[in-house]
Amino acid sequence: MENIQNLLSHHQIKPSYTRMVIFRYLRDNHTHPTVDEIYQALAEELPTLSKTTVYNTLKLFIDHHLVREINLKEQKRYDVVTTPHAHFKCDRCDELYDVEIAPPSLDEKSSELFVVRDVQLLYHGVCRKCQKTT
Amino acid sequence: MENIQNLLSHHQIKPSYTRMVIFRYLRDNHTHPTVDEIYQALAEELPTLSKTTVYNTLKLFIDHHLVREINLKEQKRYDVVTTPHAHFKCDRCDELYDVEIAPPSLDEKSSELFVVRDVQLLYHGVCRKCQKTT
DNA sequence: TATAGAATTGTAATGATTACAAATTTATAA
DNA sequence: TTATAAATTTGTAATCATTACAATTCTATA
Ligand SMILES: [Mn+2]
Ligand SMILES: [Mn+2]
Ligand SMILES: [Zn+2]
Ligand SMILES: [Zn+2]
Repeated sequence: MENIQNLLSHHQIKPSYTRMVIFRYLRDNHTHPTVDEIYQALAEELPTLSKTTVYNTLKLFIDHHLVREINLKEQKRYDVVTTPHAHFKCDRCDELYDVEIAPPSLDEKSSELFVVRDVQLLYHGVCRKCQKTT
Repeated sequence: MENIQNLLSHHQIKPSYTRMVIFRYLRDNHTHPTVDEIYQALAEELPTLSKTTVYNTLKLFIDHHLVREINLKEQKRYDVVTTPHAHFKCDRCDELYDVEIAPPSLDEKSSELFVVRDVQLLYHGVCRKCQKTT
């Protein structure tokens, strides 16, 4: 918790208790959780927690580049790992796996046209577990 | 229109007039339109057109691999070009540009785990036009 | 012309996200 | 300490693209 306090401060985020707890959850659960999953998981520890606060806090983390947002078509997921990597979404079980492939840079021609701020490389299909269960 | 009729038939889709008009719009407008844009554009030619029909028809095209769906966080876009390519979304003007980069295949290790059905490579940032206007 | 099936339509429901104002907590100054 | 301002958190309502679904219209065939 000490670490988290320093990390948030370092990124110009006032380390409120709520913020630290939310960040700790993301640090300790690399499951690419949804807002609702975060909210449900912390509701016991923070009985007055509001879902709006989860939204607000995640937006704050994202603005300060501590967390990345993954826009799936169903809902948003959150990832505390901000280094470039891809994801695999299983359409059967909805799990979102990390894939250690760096998204390719723009080709020369496109680089002249576009200033890239973010890249998302997302694979869809069926995961190992779900292949076995037909 | 003759061509479209054949194309749809060839893909086991009964070429109703509505379907042909919707397909023609996609063929002639490679702008990655939204459902609403398609609906608005065709409302004059097809005065009784329903937005549900646009949704239904696009789903049909997608199921038959004639069209691809691009899931942006705001709303879905549709692309009649089904060959592998990437997209650049300008966060200023919301335009979605084609980028001729093929999404990378899974690495060997991941290939053992996942069966891929679809890949999406999406860049975000600011386009040329919007860079000029500050 | 009658009937079945397919296609289209209109309306209501869904659900994640956002907007926003009220309430609470925390920091700052008198 | 006490008062005041600012920041944080909360609860509720609004938004809006998408889906569900039943009713209607159209089409093909006997
Ligand atoms: Mn990840
Ligand atoms: Mn395209
Ligand atoms: Zn799975
Ligand atoms: Zn632009």
